[in-house]
Amino acid sequence: MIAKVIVDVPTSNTDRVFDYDIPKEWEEVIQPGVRVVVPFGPRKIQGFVVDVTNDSTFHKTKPIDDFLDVVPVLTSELLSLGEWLADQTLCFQLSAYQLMIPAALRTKVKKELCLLAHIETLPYSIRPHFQGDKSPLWNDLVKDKNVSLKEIQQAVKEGKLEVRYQVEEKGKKKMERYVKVSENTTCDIPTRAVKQRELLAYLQSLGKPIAVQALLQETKMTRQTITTLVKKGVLQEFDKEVYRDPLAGVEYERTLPLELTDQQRDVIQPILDTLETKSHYTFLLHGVTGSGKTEVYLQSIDKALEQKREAIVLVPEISLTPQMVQRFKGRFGSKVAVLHSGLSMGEKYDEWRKILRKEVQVVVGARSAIFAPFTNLGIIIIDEEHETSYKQEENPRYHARDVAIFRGKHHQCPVILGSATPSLESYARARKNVYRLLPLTERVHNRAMPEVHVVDMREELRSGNRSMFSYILLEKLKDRIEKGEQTVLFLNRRGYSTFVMCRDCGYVASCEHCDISLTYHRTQNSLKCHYCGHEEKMPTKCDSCGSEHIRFFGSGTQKVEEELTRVLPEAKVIRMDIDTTRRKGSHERLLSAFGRGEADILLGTQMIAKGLDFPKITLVGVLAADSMLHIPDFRSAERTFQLMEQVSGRAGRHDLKGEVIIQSYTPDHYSIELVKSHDYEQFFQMEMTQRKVGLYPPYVFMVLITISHSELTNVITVSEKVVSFLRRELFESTTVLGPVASPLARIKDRYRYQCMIKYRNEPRLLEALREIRQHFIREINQGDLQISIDLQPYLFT
DNA sequence: AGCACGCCGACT
DNA sequence: GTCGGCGTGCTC
Repeated sequence: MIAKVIVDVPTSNTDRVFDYDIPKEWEEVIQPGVRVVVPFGPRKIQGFVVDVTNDSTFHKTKPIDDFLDVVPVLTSELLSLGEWLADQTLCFQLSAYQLMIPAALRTKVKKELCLLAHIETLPYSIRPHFQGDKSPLWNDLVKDKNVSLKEIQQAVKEGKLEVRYQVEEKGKKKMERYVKVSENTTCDIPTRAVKQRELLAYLQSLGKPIAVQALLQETKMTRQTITTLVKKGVLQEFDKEVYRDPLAGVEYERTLPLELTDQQRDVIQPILDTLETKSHYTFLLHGVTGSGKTEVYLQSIDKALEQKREAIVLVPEISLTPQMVQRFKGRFGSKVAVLHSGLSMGEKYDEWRKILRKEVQVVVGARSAIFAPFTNLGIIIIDEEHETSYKQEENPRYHARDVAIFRGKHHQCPVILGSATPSLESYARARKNVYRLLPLTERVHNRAMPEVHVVDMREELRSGNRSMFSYILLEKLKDRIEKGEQTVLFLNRRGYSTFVMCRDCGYVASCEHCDISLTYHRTQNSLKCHYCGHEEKMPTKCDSCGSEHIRFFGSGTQKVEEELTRVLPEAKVIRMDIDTTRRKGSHERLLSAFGRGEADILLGTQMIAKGLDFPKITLVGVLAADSMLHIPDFRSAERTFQLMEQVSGRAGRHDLKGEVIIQSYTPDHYSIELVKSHDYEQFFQMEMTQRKVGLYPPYVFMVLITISHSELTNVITVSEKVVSFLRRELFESTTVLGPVASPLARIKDRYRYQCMIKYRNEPRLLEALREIRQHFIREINQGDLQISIDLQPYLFT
């Protein structure tokens, strides 16, 4: 039998299957989806078996060296999904498969040198490395300058040393020491050994093995007592695999399905029907904030579980908070696995194995959870469908929504895209009946949508208010503090200020490796580059003219916090941004403190815009609504509207009525204006007109090609070649823009140029893009050239 | 990715 | 003459 293997060598000329003989005795184990170790040239590497056949067209097949899994880590569905993904995103098939398994399973093959002859026969210089009983690693030897490679090679040739390849798995299963009473306890314990008798009696009454740790804690005995009993053969110790439990000790209150509103009943019916008939549809659940989308999800999942099918729920990383997890754990208890970036590598591995072993039926997770190895999927839900974090911004540049639909078709199950502010792409598809639109227009319990005031900050300035809080916002803040109600203040910018400028000559401190201004960080009193990590001390004088009049411009959360304590000294403020939530669990701690009413104001960035649901929040303030509107991105208006709606949705979700103050310098812009009436439909119409005029998605599809090199002239010549090739190859109806310098024209001392393709129908596109890569393959391999190709990009830097 | 093969310059 | 530079190409 022959195994078709995708080898672990991420290059374009090895991005295909290689054939290997399956040794007779392994024919049962080696099946598609199993990882194997294979000889590849002179070395041993890892690979994924993607297929098993009877014969090969290749004549010199070598046998598989070893296998890493007894049970496949990739299902046949995931194998074909990987193929599709590699094709669609122009990535290596290998990269697609690695995406689907937890990082803990991404093994490295290490090269070791084993001593075969007597140590005295080796040259002096390399002897010290072979003194212990551990074989030294090749890489460590090479790094050591005292060791000559020549001598090692010589020793290998003479048969004194041997090179061996060791596969090292990063993820270890966690083991715990257990004890149990031996089957036939004939040995009697002396009457005087009270402790031992007590312990044995306890274990016998327990009737099952127990973890040594737990036993010691419960009985207050000493380790010695157990060891003695084990020696006597009365007890047996053994290792048992345990799951790391990231949520250990957290109790979830069970919740029952809620009574649905008429609207909820209307939208859930088509989903239940689709489940019933085991067919595939993509639904766009467009529900205003607070309309009870989650309850629709929960009851749909319930139906899938009833059918003995499984469910995947995707949630943006940022809103994958304990509150969110609580809602799913509360309804489905131990049937739920949670996957997000906050877990350690080992914890992720454990959650993933629960899925593989069918110990859970529901997965709640961020983007990559879409690859959960379920085999009988019943429903896929993508909450906050419009979130850009569902698109991976590095290779493979996939969109979770596309993967969801692929899997939905494969399993013949519904895919639900839910949002209060759908992406224009999805809403346009829903209107064209590619997706089925399910509208939820009212909040549950007939709660009113929050009232929104837009404050013209230019006016404020004219009337002499130079602070970052408008009069009305300040007034309402005071009012809430008096009434003991809570406020959420939103600012889309962390840190202290955005950039540092000299007031005399206008010089802006910028990174020496990237074309971007540095950001001031107050705690370290330093300037940092957010792209390459470069950091320098905050200058006291202007680098350009020597003036001491250096000032900060723009304000981040840190600065607002300072300002707040100045104007409202009585207010208790909790600040939430990447800087205050970096430590594990701090996110949760800050939120629950706010939930308990330990602060009047929650001040934060993006991360507080979603999922936050506390009854006492009656005021939401947006400090600078336009901060997103002026970035040069065709989606900036869409993002502004989405964010404003999302943030407004935090107010008045319970009995108390909510109010929203939006501060803006462009209050008449439709993306801000329309938040007042919460009119998505109107916004959609306005924005679609803009997209049509500017020829942007959803009217066209886009591809962004970024070319980078350390030499500017090379970048320009390659970019020009790329553009003229594309113009020649593609339809005339297709627009090829560029080449132009990227918005970020230099990162880490590499110059960057880009070109953009806008098309409607272009069957030759993928092929043409592949040809570009192939054409410059030499420059890419041996050096410095990089060509990144992003289909349907969300990021234009 | 590695590793070998192979074709040119500067040395014991 | 050979040692070693790294460009080129292959790995079932």
